[in-house]
Amino acid sequence: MPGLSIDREAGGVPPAARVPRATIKDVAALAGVGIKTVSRVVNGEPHVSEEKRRAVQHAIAQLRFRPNMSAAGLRNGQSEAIGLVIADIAEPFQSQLARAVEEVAGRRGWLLYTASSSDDTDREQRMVSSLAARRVDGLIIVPSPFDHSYLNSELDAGLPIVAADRPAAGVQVDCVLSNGREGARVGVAHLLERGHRRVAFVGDPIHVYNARERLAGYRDALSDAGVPYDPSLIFLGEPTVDRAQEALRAARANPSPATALFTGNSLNTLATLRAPDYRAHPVPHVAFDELPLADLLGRPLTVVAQDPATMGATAAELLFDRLDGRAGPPAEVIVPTRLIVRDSAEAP
Amino acid sequence: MPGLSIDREAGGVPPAARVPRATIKDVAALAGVGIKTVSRVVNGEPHVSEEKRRAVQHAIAQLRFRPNMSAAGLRNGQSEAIGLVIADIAEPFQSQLARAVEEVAGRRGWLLYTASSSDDTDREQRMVSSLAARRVDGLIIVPSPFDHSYLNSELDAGLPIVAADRPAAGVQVDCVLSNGREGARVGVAHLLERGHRRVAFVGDPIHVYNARERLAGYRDALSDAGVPYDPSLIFLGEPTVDRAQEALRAARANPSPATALFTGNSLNTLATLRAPDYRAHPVPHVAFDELPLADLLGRPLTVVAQDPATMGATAAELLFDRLDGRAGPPAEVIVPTRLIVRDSAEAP
DNA sequence: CCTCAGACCGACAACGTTGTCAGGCAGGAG
DNA sequence: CTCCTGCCTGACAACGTTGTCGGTCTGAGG
Repeated sequence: MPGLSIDREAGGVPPAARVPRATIKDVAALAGVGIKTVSRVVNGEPHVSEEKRRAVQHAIAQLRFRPNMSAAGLRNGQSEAIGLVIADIAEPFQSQLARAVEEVAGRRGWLLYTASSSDDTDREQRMVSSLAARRVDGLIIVPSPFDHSYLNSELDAGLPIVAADRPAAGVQVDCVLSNGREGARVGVAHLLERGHRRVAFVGDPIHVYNARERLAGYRDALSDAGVPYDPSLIFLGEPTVDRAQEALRAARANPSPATALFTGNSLNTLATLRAPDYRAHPVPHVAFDELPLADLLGRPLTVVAQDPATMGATAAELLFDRLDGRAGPPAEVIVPTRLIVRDSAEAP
Repeated sequence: MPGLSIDREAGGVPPAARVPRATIKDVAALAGVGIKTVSRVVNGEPHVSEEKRRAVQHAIAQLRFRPNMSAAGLRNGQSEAIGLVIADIAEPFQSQLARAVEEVAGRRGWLLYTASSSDDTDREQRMVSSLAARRVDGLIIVPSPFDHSYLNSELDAGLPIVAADRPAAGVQVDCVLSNGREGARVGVAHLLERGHRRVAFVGDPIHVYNARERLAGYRDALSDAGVPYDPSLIFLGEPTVDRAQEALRAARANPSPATALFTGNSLNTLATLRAPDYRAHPVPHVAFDELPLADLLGRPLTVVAQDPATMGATAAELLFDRLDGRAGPPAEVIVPTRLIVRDSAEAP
């Protein structure tokens, strides 16, 4: 193409900078002022004449100057970013929570780091460490079900931390939780009210805080109704289809079979819904955790819904309160759950 | 509780640091070496005697020293973090994509900023700007359906950018896309093969790239099968239940009514599934985008599934390739879609 | 003995910004 | 007239790290 030459397209995307970023010095030089004056203009500080302000703004635009917050942060000790460490950003509950955190941070013009730990302690610690190395101003964490006393050194260094969804063991931090015990109680009571006396419980392993809480709620409902607790109807473990299938089968094979089912969290609910026995022998069912399409299932699912958006927003607000100077003992906020009645709890 | 006093619990969480973070200088002083030696140990550089190395490591542990990457980044010009700007992290497709990006970044020990733009250009630009101010080393963006030439100045400054899910208009960047046209063609062909000649299309507004592509695929299928294209069966707009309901009604009221339905993306599919007319008059249906519980719906849904995890991982790899020095023109990677056959395309 | 290579080590500058501070200047009071 | 006050302004140090560079020390080789 002789005679024609378009710059950007000629060599493709550059491996390195073609136009190095302008600094405050370049701006100052172009505007004919001192660097401090540029700083003042950038940060909207007073005591700059209108004339110089305009000159600086013009130079900023011309050079496409973008202040380096990393340098500013180094100088004044804050990054205007917070970190969110969760188990898995791809999981609907947690991604909704993340969205709410992001929203609150964004209103301040702050940015959010997200990191998924897969509920693995080592990964979690590496990520917290990595976040701390970037000097985030605060941390929201959905703690893995293990000891968290390692967070104490961060706390001592002045890093505010908020735990969300589960409490963090071994460390005193602000905390936002769902009312899982009460939610489970209401959900199970819903079945009991329909005359059931044998309700199977399928949930996470007992070392998971939320599993314990929800099982406690299950027992509350039972004892409220004067129904004896029978451990042979309780099935706790990893949320796989095989395990769910096994649980369903055992509940049915029981000398006094289960006539209803309560699943303790979304993953176990999903596993259960996919177990062959579930389709073959549908039984009245209430699930903990809302599912995206729960209303559209073959048998619309009655659920105890949490409110991840409120939890995320609350966690972020607790964090920002600390950053704004709130002192005092760790706060604990309990977000209520809500029973959403659909069809699945009724007898077929 | 007289006579008892536990330190950390006495005053609650501190508003500011109690123990200021140790710096490389503190470590050097304690270990009795120069700061450069500490730096060498921290970064695993050679030419440090075993003796001093041990002394430094001991001091680091004792002071809980954590290098300040913000300062390091200022000095050597990289942040070891990348930014991800998407429409909404709470949306399943995008959160899965985000998870994959995070995974790839994590393997390098890098961190990820995530920011949701809500497909609003202003917000998107503010977030990109904010990310650039933090000097992220790279950017992955799910571009809002508007002009993106504003990204050119970032590109010029040496910031590698990768577009995911949709191309970015007005700027030359690496890009990862689904094969939406072909996917839609296959999905519609699946209906055509079952004898349908009147297939309604419910999708996003035409200014959305993916809507255009998928509509093109729809037309491809039609023309492959020798079926004439009829605009009166095409319904494009915002994905609300009301609009879906209206579309369904119009498709049925057509002089030659639609006998099958293709929905062009998850939000429109959801809206359609919830439209009263859908339940009242179920019609063979194929949807673009997998839904979390599609297999468990009353009528399990046949879908054209994208692969968000592969897209995210690919985008991240393209980005890291650029960071590792790949030059050359913008790459475009097309990730295939997959038809998942369930029941919904069959006549009742 | 001297020379030289190479390992080891630390002083110092630099990265880009903001806080501190002191100087200049205008205008009002005395 | 001088003095003071209060606004503007920029020089400079500092934030915590890494690259550069020159110095010391050890051991081998001549």
